Amino acid sequence: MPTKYDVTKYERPSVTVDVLLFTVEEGELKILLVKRNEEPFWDCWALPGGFVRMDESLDEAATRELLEESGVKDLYLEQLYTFGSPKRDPRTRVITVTYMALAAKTEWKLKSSGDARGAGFFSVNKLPKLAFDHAEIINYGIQRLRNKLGYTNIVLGLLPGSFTLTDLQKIYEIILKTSLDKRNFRKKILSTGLITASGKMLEGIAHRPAMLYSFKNKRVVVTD
Amino acid sequence: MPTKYDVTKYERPSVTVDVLLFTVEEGELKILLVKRNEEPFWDCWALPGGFVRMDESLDEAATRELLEESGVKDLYLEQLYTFGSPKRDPRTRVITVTYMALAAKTEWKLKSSGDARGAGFFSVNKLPKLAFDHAEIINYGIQRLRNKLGYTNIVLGLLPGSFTLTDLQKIYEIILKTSLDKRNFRKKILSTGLITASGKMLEGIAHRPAMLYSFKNKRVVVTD
DNA sequence: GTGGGCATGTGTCCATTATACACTTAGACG
DNA sequence: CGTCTAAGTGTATAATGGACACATGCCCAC
Repeated sequence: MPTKYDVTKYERPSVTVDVLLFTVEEGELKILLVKRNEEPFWDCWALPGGFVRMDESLDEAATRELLEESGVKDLYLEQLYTFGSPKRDPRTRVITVTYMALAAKTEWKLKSSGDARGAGFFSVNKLPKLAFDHAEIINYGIQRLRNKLGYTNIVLGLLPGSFTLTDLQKIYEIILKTSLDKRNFRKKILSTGLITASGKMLEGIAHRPAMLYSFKNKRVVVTD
Repeated sequence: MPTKYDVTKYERPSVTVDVLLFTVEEGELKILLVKRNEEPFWDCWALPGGFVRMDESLDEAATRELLEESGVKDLYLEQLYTFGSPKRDPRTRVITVTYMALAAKTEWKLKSSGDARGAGFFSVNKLPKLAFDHAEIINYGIQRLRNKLGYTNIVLGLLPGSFTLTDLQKIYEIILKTSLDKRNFRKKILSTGLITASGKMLEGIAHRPAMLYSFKNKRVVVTD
């Protein structure tokens, strides 16, 4: 950046991070929202997020906000996009760096601490009225998630340590909104070599038990 | 974002945009750099960029900076990533939103106006010492460009209005650092239906003249 | 203890796509 | 008119993707 001017001379915008925490539950893709208790958009639902502090990186800010508002950590987290149109916040100029996080449905227990009055997971198909441009941001995140399902193993962020191939397939079907052929799906997943059969079986169900699988490692990688 | 605090209360970071303007010339992928005439990194080369103004969007800021420092407009432009580690600028906290722009090699005529003492295109294979984290940013941009060549027609940003299939293939080969089979390349490109033969031929060369093609429209689309 | 309910788990054929590979053609120039 | 140079073109093979149906194992009710 050019520096023929004093850095401190310009008026500076506020910078926030907003986090899209996705999970799959009850056959739906859900996202964590918090209820605002301030104007503007008082009583609207919004993405969890907050101001970036001067001594933390953007990733750290996202991690911190996620922990504060959902109580979970060590989730998959990736930066999505930065939204900065001048009028997106009616009070003042706010630029927001958005992140996507993924959690297995068993992993989260919402703390009611944090900045917000309330928090909950909402199906992305039935979202309430949202603050700011958060609806647009969520659409962007869903698109990114759909695309990445196709060429990475990002789905591991949505699954517990062990899972059946049917669990895995259902997540794909829910997010992609398509139905997939069981045999072809299994062939393709197993051909990547990224998951491994644990040898253990799912127990206590009234039908043939399924093999439990797990990811060989928890790193997200590109698969093709 | 939560607003239980006054928005104006927090100390705010500076926000800049930095632009990676790529072009292909003389068999190399090149990028526009400008010479800094201020500390820190005085006399180092750096990405063109500057502060985001309070009344312009991020896209507008990137477009403006590009025009100011290279004199070109109406280029393909996409947001890349936002870099914001606290120590990336030694003076103060600066968060930078990076953009990638593409130009055909004939399109640019550098103005020596703008913030910088000098400007020039450098091969990405022979970059000078760069200011800040700009080397890292450039690597990120090259990766994005390589990936997008594979599943979009983004290459149109690097080509003039009409071009031969050999021109097109060379750009792929230079950016991907591979050699491609001529027949297979043509089959694949033509099967997308995105380019069309103009009927005109390249003239004035000492060998068989090549057909000139052009993109049916200038929008970047996903091709598969 | 046996039969019904239910989700698991498995293979083949066909269509499409990707890859390897070499010679003829058209114009410029001497 | 012969030579130089890049343009332009087709086929055979391999790999991948997609459609498709039935037997298996466990629980549970009777």
